[in-house]
Amino acid sequence: MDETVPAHAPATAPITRNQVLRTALAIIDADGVEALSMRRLGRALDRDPMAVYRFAETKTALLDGVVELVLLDLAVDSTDRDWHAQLRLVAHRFRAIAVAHPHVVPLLVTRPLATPLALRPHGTLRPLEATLELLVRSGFSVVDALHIYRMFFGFLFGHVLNELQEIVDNPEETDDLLRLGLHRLSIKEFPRLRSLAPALAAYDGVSELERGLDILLSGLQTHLVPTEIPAV
Amino acid sequence: MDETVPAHAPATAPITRNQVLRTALAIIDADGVEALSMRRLGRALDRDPMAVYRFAETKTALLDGVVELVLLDLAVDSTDRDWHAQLRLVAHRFRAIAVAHPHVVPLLVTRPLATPLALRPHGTLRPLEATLELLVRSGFSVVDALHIYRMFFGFLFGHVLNELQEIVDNPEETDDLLRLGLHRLSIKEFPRLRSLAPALAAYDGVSELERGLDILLSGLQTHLVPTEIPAV
DNA sequence: GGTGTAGTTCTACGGCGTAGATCAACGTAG
DNA sequence: CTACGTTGATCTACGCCGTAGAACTACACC
Repeated sequence: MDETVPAHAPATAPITRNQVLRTALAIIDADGVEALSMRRLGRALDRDPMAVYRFAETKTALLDGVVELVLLDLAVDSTDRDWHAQLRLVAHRFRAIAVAHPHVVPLLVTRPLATPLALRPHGTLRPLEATLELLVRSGFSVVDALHIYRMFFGFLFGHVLNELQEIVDNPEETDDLLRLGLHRLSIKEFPRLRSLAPALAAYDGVSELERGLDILLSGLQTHLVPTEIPAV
Repeated sequence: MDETVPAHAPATAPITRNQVLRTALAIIDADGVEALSMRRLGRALDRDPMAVYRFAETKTALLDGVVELVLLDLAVDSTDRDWHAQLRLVAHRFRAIAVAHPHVVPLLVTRPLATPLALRPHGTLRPLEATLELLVRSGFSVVDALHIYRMFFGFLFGHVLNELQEIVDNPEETDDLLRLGLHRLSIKEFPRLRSLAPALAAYDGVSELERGLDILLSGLQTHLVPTEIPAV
């Protein structure tokens, strides 16, 4: 048996799709989506850039794969009897993903725009299916379930987009107005906005999310009620 | 006087920033964001690609400019005494913008992620300031106004992202399941989703938006009330 | 006419996604 | 044991990209 490795295979150990996606994710986490290139990914994997094409037919497919990867953490338990509680859980999981991978959020919200629903990676459709199932089991019609799903995920997308915009400009400065760079805005044009410096600086994602969920879920309660008694 | 134009200035007429942005928008509308390149924009303007840099310091600044341009259509009347009605109006305007320029939506929702609030183009901050003003005039505290603003625009972002995902795969086919390509999905894995073919095919953005507004605004009503009597 | 200046255009660099050619390794057949 | 076909990895090359910096033009003013 020959222990020498083929000279042309730099790192030798065979590679899996998951490693490729994880490495891509790491690059995105570190430097943003636009920093991810096939060449850089190849370098990070110690492989020829072209080798990546074995695992992703194209660059956009690679991006879809990354989205699929992070969505693996978004479990939805469709057997939960308390759909309010389950949706709250899902919301917090989704937020956690967004906070853990802020640079992936643009992909998360925009990749679906480029691909018709039915052609999307299965991993991204699974939360949808599971949520529908959850709601149907809770007594909603499938169509109502779809409406709730839409409102819910629409709200979630909106929330994480909002939250990730709250960026601290200059963490060394103690004055909120200065720290956020708001002093650049003319007082004539943006008086309200400037007066909000302390509130902007004190942004708390979790409680903001909770507040939104309260409003959304109570609103749903009054506008949509389960049509059947859920099976026990 | 010499009527001949300088040989090196292909189209001669001086150009404005607005024309540049409009042309960029046209390219994006036609072929998507990734189709917009400085070279192509230069070609469309009959100018050297480098000429564009007079109006936008960099490509991303150009994109921000395009966002600013489309947001010009998002008027917010902060003197409206009925804030519910005004927000409904704004929501419909925003949706109209998104539907008119679907390819701009990714920019609309993701550009703010890349720029701290205070450094954003003024045109994109104006709706924010005006909405705050509207709510404050309606008797809310500035901080509550901020919360409402966030919920409202979060909801709006989520809604348009949802709506634009509803793409008809194959408009010639009459069967919903086939038209949406849903038949590719295994019945075992995605039974609920498949059963929704007719509902998906019948998506109606306006009524979906209305429904969401009903829920959101009534939810706000019960969770946040104006602290002062609005001045009449 | 000469000179400064502001605006425009040219050239070039390093990087990109990926098609197609090339090449190495190995299972199988003779 | 050799020859070959096949499969996957690697190389090369093409046409694009954003934009820095050099080169050039045209005009205002002296």
